[in-house]
Amino acid sequence: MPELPEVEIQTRQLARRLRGAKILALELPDAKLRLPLSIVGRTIQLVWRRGKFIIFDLDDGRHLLAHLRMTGWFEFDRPQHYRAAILTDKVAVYFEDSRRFGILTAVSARKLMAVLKPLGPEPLPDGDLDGLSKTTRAVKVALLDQRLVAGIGNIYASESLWRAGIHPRRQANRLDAAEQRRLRRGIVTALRKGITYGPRIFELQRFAVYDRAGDPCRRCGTRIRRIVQAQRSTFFCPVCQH
DNA sequence: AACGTACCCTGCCGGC
DNA sequence: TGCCGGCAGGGTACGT
Repeated sequence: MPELPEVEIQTRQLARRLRGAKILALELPDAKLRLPLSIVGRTIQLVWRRGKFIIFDLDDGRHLLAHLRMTGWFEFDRPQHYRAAILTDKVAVYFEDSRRFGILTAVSARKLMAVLKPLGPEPLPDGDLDGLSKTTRAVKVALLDQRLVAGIGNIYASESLWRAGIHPRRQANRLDAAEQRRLRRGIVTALRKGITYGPRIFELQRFAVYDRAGDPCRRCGTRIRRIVQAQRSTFFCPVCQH
């Protein structure tokens, strides 16, 4: 499920429980996911987020690097199925990931840098959108490009544009200053709301437009439309967004 | 640079 | 009830 808000929540949970924890053992039931045994005995010093990546700093200079992709999630109670388990002197962490697109791996500091380097700026607390002004692509598609701004995914791209009143097919580099300002605010508000609600936002149906095709716009009542851009669904209000 | 397609996997949902 | 196609919040590789 995860976009920036969900990854942020996971990171906070992991940081709270794993900071200072010493890895005692690993379980690796999925052969597709590999972690070296040499991380056993290492202590996790910090857990932090960059874009949609979660990084665990180890006390030997290496890092665990995780990306949840579509279905990845860390659990602290042992689930039915999991791809990996990290058992520590504080708590056990299970990496659940039904579609198995997710990533959990150990990397050197150098490799970590290489992975994070292409990422654009963080949209929170009030990240800049300068990258968007450099592309002619549709603004919705540009928002999904992690090199331009890091952490926004398919849901929050639609949500942010609705808040900003900007049509998803607008060319990214042709937004005027006022529109850029509204978009920045729209992104910040949408992401903050996601963090506040947590993953419950899906069950609580708190999205303004995402997955609401045919339902009334919460601002003007017009039916929300669904279109496809770059092979992915976009939702927007044809009246509120220009 | 910007598009399109295929692919990586599994689970769920609606229609028949 | 059971099967089947389509779809899903992520990203990469490739060709045009």
